[in-house]
Amino acid sequence: MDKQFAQVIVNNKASQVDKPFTYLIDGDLVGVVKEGMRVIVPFGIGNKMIKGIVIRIEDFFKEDYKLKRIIDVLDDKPLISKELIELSLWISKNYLSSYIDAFQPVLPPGDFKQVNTFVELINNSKIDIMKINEDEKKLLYVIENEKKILLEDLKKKCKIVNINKVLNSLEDMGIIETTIDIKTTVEKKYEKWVRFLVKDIPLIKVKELIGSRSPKQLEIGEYLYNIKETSLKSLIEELNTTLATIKALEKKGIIHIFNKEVNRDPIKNNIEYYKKHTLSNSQRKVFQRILDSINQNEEGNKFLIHGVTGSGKTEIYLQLVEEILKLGRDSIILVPEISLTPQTIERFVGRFGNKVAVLHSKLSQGERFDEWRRIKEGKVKIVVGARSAVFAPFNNLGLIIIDEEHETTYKSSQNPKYDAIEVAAKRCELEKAYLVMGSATPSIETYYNSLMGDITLLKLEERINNTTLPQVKVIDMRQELDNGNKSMFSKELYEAIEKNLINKKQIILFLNRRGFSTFVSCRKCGYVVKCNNCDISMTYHRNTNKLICHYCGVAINPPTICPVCKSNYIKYFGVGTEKVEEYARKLFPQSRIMRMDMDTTTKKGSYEKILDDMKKKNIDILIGTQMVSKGLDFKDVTLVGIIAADTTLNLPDFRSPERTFQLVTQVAGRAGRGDFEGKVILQTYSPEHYSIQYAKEHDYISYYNAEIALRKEFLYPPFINLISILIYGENNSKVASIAKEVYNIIINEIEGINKEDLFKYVIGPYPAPLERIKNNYRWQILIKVEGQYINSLRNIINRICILNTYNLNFDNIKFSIDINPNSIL
DNA sequence: AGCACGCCGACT
DNA sequence: GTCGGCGTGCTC
Repeated sequence: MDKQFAQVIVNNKASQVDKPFTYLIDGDLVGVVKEGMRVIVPFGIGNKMIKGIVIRIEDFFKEDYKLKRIIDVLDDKPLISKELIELSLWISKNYLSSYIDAFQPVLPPGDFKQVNTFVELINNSKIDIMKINEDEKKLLYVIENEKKILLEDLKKKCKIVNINKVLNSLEDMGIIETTIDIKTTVEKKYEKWVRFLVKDIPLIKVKELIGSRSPKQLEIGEYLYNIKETSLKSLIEELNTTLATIKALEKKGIIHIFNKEVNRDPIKNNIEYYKKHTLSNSQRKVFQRILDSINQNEEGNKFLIHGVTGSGKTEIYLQLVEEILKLGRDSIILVPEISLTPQTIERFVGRFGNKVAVLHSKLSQGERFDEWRRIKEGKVKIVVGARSAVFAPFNNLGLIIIDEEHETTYKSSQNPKYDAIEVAAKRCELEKAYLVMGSATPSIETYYNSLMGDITLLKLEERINNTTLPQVKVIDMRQELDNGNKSMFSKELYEAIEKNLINKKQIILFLNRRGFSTFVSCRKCGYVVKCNNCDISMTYHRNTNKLICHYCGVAINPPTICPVCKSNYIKYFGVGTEKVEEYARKLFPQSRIMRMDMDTTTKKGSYEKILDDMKKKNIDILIGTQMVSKGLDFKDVTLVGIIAADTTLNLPDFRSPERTFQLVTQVAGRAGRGDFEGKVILQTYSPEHYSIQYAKEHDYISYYNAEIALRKEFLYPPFINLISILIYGENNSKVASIAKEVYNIIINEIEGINKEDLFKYVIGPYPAPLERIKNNYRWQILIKVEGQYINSLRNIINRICILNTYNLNFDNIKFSIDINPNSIL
């Protein structure tokens, strides 16, 4: 073959050029350019040289326009695998995102244009003069002087026509190695290590060499004799010795101190081994069922483990990962960011050590890239991480685990607006891997799919150690008010806290709202302080004495006189975690109280510190938002107080009962995990609501049945797909008129639906529930579409809103299109 | 997004 | 005449 055709995604944010461009591969580049490699191509009228990524290579090309040639290839190995290219293309199609957005999650973190290839000489003893050709000799000559060199520099220095072929052949021989980095210079971190020098002699001989007059040296000698090498720092720490002693030993020629290259490793290396637990009978059954499927090569099988809180799902995950590891395949474990706590990390790292990479939002760019590279180069076999870890660049993926499957954080709210669960399922299908999901409160969609047979449902009905689920007591706050109690703690909750404090047990108080007061208002004229940029009332934060907008983050000083009627009757309403904290401190001055929410955990390590204090029982009462509801496992928590279950319940969103049920069940599950029985006190103004009633009984199935009936009746997922089109911009009337135009075109384009029914299926356009955010007015169109029509609707929306085939005036108008959004707010 | 082309008004 | 204002349309 003398020529091929490459489809290239050029790196350009503009939507008009967001499509694959075809380029000609000819000459020496045939067979060298591969899918997933970056190339340099001439682009535009000025033939500006830009970088792009090859997503497909074809042998034939139909169209008759003139093609330009690929100028050069930047990589010697594909930066992304075929499967991940496939996955990205699926994402762009499925979630209507641009190509460049869809490829972002699979590309190396940071700017992919800045990735550089380095070539390194790793083993010159393998050079066989007879077997290498002239070009290879030329390259080796350059590299021998440099040891490690930037590929670009190497190209300039040895001027070999087809350098990639030479590199590949030398790499195959094991003489050189190529690695990638985001830096252009070799900048490695070194650490001093100590190695035992003398080989193959008995320990007794070593002791003789050191001499009995140096007991400390003997100790070090014996220690190193066994483990061969260790870092200087850990040796000094471990044996409580000094550098002088070690240096003395080096003088005797027993050991050698050297510089060892270290990876920037964000995982703390002092994590203890997390020992393997024997599975209980019910755990074993679940584990065995999945293992059987793996052993019988039922590739692409999906499982849902529905296990009550505290039923030991993590140990099943760990043992599954171990089995996959035995098969030489890789595993991805997805956890919600919020539960990416030291506890989860400790378990995986504690069990599998340096085979694990952890990806979370607090990593720096450099750390993120290092982890990505370690995965890509096969140095780790397991990844634990939040949503985006589903794209970990493994080459032999065997298993994806999604813990707390129901969590909303698995749906991305930024482009591409993908659902990590759907992406995981797709990736498992592409790579013939297994998908295991787990939750105590599965999402309605996933549970429905498991009942329909798409997913194998496995149940864990009892907690390990036979602890019982905590008793939930529902308190009607209306009645409390009637009884003359105006405080935020009911009599029952107050007494329970008191009793637990006396018994030296720990307490968790949960309120899903941060800040002190949720809104500030003038009692005379009713004015409510709202954010200038958003249509949102501002929350008062006492610790900073500021009013903060929780949507755009703007902070202002609280007014002392009403800006409308000039009265000074400014009052603070609504309860947030700060106020709960203050009130609890007043009521229980002797107790140690800690608050955990976004405001107290911004500093690196602050989250870990609170959890550590909790573990060490330095905290009596932990007050927090959602953060306290997930994954925390403290044996001495016997009381959980839910201050107001209504905060999520009353949102005008079809998922709010589901959220409430999940949140209540999850937070209740924090109680009574140890040897002592747990109790939950749930305060609410709607005690009769089904999601609260079933949560009280820990009855998921009845809850599911009630919810699914409503979803069916009112036409919501899983019976229908929702597509939300949000149209926004600074000019309200322009936004509104575009929204109406778009709506009309959609109505006209949809065929086959009865005209009267259209209002049931295409809703809007209406001003979004949050009418203005960050100075943008927002209008919304909501479309309900059945599974078999979703693709044609995707095409319609793509044509109207993205390709703009109707030539509407979209100046200063932006679109946010979300397929099956988390909420319709 | 860039970049070039093009059509029109203001200037040495 | 011709310089440059920005509106329009294309990029394999």
